[in-house]
Amino acid sequence: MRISEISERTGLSISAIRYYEESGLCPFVERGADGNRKFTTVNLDWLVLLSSLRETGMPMSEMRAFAMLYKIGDDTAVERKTMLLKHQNRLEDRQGQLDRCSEILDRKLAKYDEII
Amino acid sequence: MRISEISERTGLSISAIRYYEESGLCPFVERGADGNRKFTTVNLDWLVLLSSLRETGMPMSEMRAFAMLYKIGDDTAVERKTMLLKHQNRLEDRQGQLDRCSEILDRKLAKYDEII
DNA sequence: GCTTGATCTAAAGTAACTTTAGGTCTGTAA
DNA sequence: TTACAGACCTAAAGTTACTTTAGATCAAGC
Repeated sequence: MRISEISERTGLSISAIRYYEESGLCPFVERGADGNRKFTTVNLDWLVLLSSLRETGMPMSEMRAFAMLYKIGDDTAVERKTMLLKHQNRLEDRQGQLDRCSEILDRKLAKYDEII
Repeated sequence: MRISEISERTGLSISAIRYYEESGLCPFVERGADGNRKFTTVNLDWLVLLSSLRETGMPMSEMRAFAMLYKIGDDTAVERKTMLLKHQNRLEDRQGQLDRCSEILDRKLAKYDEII
């Protein structure tokens, strides 16, 4: 696949994909004879995962570490699992932030309705 | 109140509070004879709100616009309400991101369990 | 009289991208 | 067959939202 197709399917911008690849977050991307990046479905799946992790607050440094382990292979499965479990905790934190903000907004909006 | 107390109560860092005030996101902060910022409970409440909005993805440009309207006064209540409603939509988007990521993680973790 | 701790400003640094500028290659319409 | 559009490329500068660093001020306590 070409980079534009990956962009459409992951929701990542073309420049973000290039940036991720240059930064070592997306290993195993090859080049065609024309010098253009050639993505496999494995690359696509990986970037779908990264995109979701990033959207929900995993820092790039952690994604890079995760990618390194992925590159090494199956031996690193336990470590990678640990990283994903850590991210699950982050999701819970974010959930809490959303809930608290939602409450604050409900109260504020009620007050605005009084004023208006 | 002093800036350190505001920091503790809002969860914002001291430098972030200064940055917000310099950038016009937090109007009506006065100075003591010593030149130090003096915060009222009104300032505190405002910063608690901003902190929650920021945490959940409202960009600074929008917070600045919101602060401008707040500064003008009650006449702008309708516009400010509209902005908060827009942010409620953002919360829903974020909720979707969290849910989708949570599903992806559950599936990934199950796969890791098979490998390990 | 001196150090400690809290504040201040101004400026440089950082993360995660985006935007811009300039270059290559391919396909197609004139 | 040339010329022009589109998709790709790299390198570098710009942007957002802060943090960190450096150096200055000032009140309080030993």
